[in-house]
Amino acid sequence: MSSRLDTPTDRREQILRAAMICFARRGFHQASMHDISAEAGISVGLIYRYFENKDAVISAIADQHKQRVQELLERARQAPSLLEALEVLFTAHCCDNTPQVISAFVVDLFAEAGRNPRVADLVRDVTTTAMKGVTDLIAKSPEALAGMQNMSPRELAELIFALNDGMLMRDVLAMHRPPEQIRERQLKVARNLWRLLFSHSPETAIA
Amino acid sequence: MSSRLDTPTDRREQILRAAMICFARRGFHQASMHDISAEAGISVGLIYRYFENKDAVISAIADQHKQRVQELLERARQAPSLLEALEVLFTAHCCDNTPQVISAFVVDLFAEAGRNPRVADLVRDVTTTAMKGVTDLIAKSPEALAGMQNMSPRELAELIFALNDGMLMRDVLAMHRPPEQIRERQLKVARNLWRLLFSHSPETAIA
DNA sequence: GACAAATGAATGAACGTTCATTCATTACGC
DNA sequence: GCGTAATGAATGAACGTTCATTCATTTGTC
Repeated sequence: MSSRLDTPTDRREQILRAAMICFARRGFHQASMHDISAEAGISVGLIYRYFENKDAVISAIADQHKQRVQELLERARQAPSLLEALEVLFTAHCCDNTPQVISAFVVDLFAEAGRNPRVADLVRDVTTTAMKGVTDLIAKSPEALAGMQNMSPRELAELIFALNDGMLMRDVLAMHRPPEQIRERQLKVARNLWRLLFSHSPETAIA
Repeated sequence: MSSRLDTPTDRREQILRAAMICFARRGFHQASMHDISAEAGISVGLIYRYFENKDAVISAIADQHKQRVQELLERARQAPSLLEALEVLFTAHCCDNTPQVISAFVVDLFAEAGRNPRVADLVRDVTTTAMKGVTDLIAKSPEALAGMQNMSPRELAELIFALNDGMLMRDVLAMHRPPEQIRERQLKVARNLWRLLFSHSPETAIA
């Protein structure tokens, strides 16, 4: 019985995928190693062959999140317009392959960052990297240069990120609703922000 | 030796104050009843004279938070201008009598809401009430009526709330920094939002 | 049969919760 | 006022449970 789950790397990812589901469902500290092993369909002990302990699993999950954010940023960078880039950023966490699971996880990640310095460092790292990326995105965008009021790209990026995180937090309260609905609301906010940013110079207004 | 900690009400509040500190420090589920009793300077068993169980303590803390938000809304309502009302809302959680403790707690509260339906209901309740309040605040404000682009008070309130929650999430990453610094950054964002909202109609621009 | 992969019962620490017990305070009979 | 009985706030050791972690054992591969 030699499926594609045989290499150590695949096993690690299988465990991380299960851990992600459990963490999103019950939180970092309420999800037990048994929960994770059951979700992955393996034994408890096997997890300890691939991870030193529970904290290592949490760290690996956080690293995975960092990678995901960087990929997202890359996708946004390749969008044809700033508006579309913003839409990519705002809807990422409600239409990814793993739907609204992500919001719950990210909020939990921030909560954990509030008390676990190692997690805090990683989240800070992700945040500042992403912020720099979006700042560049704005600085290089012709729309922004044309329409923006006396506000630096940096300040605008801060605004966008705060808004995005805030929406994400709100998503947690609506986890029972269908993902498309959440995505729709998310898009509406992104477009409102857009309107706010550029509607005063009618030539650049789009929607 | 009859201090002011003698009445049952005071005891309850003493326990809740300690619980709040422990929850902010370690999170709802990592903070133990022993932690709380030690922080309050009483025995474990005594907590169970005033609260049925740990969940009841969490619920009471959540209720307390609801009250705090309502008081904050009242204070915002009495501000002389919409800008000042916004500033009250945006800086509340970093300059209250209990400083940045609150951000960590609120983020944790949302995280808990993601998996505990009872907490979710309460947080939703607080959120919608506060949102209605701010929507009214905007609808009745002369500045808003004058300057706002084609955006309803409701949509604007949503934007403000998302922004506020997002900033709060970011605060968790800066818990080591002095509160005034956090407050300053918070104010800057509020003023930027303000600028965004109204600077295109120069007569209403203030800052 | 040798080696690594995988198991899951066993371990002990930590947790929420209970409850028999203590003891300062109050109420009462005289 | 004084001695005694009753009270209930407060204690913290003890209980049952859950958890992360370990490791002797089994399974599978070559």
